Amino acid sequence: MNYWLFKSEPESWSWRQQKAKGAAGQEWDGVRNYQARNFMRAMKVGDRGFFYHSNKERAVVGVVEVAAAAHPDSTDPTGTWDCVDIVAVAEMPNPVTLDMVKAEPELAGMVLAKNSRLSVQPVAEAEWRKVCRMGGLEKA
DNA sequence: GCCAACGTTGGC
DNA sequence: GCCAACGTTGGC
Repeated sequence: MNYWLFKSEPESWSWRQQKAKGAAGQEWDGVRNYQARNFMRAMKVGDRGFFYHSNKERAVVGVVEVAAAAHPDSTDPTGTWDCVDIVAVAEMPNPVTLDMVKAEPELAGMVLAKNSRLSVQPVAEAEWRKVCRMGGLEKA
């Protein structure tokens, strides 16, 4: 199983909205970046991901699961872009902020800390476990 | 609100 | 194929 991070501006799509979707899942559409697209193409059903709020909040707020592998983005008429479907599976008891990530030496290698502009990113297993622990999730 | 970082576009 | 110009993202 692989781990990922999905970044969203809460103003356009928030964790609250994702949770409200429940098991119905949500197309992670609107991504227009080749690197991000390629990561989504590499995802498998059952992979886990962090749900990160960018801009004002800047924190990992929840955990999601990939519910459908990459398929054409229904909002893209050109057929260039793909997306996966995700469902909310757990909420961080304590959101892990970007500041916390940057202050933690074990997380110095996280893409989140190094490349702030990439909206879909891979997360190493050790990083995954560390962030879960910091957020108050024993396992996710 | 500003600006740095990054990706994309288009002229040559 | 290079690179300057431009647009966008997101942290500060």
